[in-house]
Amino acid sequence: MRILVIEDEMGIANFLKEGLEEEAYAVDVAYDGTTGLQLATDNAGEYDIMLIDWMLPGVSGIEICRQLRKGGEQTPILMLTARDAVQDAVFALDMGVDDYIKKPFSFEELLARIRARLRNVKEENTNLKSKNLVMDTASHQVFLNKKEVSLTQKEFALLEFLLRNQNKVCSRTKIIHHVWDMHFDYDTSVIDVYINALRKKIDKNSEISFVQTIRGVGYIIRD
Amino acid sequence: MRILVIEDEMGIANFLKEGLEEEAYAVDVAYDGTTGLQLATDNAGEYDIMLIDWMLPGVSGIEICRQLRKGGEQTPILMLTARDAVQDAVFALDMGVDDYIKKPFSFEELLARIRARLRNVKEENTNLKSKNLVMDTASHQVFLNKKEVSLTQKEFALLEFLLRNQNKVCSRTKIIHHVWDMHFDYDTSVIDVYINALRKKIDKNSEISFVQTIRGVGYIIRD
DNA sequence: GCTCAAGCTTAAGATTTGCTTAAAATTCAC
DNA sequence: GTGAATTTTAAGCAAATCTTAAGCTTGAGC
Repeated sequence: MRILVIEDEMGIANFLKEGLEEEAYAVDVAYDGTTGLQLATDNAGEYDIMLIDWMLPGVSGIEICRQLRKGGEQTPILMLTARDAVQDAVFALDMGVDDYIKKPFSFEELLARIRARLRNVKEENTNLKSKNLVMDTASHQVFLNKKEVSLTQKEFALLEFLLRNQNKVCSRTKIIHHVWDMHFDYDTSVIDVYINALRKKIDKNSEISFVQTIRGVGYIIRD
Repeated sequence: MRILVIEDEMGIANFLKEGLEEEAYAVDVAYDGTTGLQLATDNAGEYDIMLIDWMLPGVSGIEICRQLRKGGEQTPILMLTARDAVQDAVFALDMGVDDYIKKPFSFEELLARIRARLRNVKEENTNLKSKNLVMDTASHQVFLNKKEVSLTQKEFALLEFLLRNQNKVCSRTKIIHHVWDMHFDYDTSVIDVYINALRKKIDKNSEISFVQTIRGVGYIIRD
């Protein structure tokens, strides 16, 4: 996950860089608008999110945003604004800013917002593992004991979701939200059917099921 | 964590209620502005966050917000707005809205925003401990002397509630309220039955019961 | 020690939940 | 367009879980 930070105040810029790197993000910093815009266009599509200060020497943050969007850049942009710049919010959103955060902000909140934005981005981490099962999300393959298992799209998506949430219970609601993208009341037994299908394919020889049921709560893959 | 939802569209309201409850929030819903404002003022300071729809029959969301703020209410307010109501954002922020989210929104993003707001309020913990017992709410597991104990949903919920209120007496009313979500007079002995079931599972070797009875008052877990 | 309410225990009946299967609907490849 | 693969719906079944209710035990107050 690569992040571009464009911020002229050294203190804040370094604080962000260090903090974010501690969270395992790869961080590039530009200390003025011109350099920032340059970096962003040179590495078009390379960043997963950009944090841009509104007030910048050279090219303003909002202008950077406008230009990037004009050039077809789709990376989420999170704008850092001064406390009382509420009026600007409307303008910012119109200019293609995805979210903004008022200074001074808590680092935790910033992280939360970054995560929220990144959630929509496909993870680059292409290998998911658990026990004797490996999933390669890039090539869309699943291996059980190093032998390939063929899964349908939905089976794959379901397994991927469960693997990404290893050791966390996945409620039916969450599963239907993420895997089926149904965001309203649902009344269906697709999940049961697919859990069943999955198990038939990946539980072949094992005693206990790979995907465990927690009655009344959901499903989970545990180490 | 208590959340007040004021939303007139039944579908969305119920979807929110169910989804949020699955995330272990206690959710109250009002389907119109008047009731919503009433609830909010009656339970002033009781909610940890409020989700309010902009467009409401009776009193509008923004008016609710204005009135609450005027009355000194400090609870974070998250406004749900129609897609193209960007212009209104300024106005909303001026009226004391803390954050807003455009419809249609992804449930995950909503959760992220709620969490971001609540982070300042209280830290959400996935691990609860007391003596030789550990509960992991994420994986829905309970360990007694590092050995897993299997609990049913209700047993788990009850134990979780008691653990979250360690060293505080939990009255039967509170328990029935939080764990069974019954908000009326009740006449049942479910609690007895479940306390009994719990004890059978987690008191195995110990002399004194893990969950202690305080006659006429309720139950308590002490360090 | 007696009484009575509160709490405990047990077991049966009701309900919910998840599993399985098969058939209908949809999508996809040719 | 046709047939195969995939996805969704539906229904019956089994089992786990939840609730109720009745009898039993305990402890506080007299």
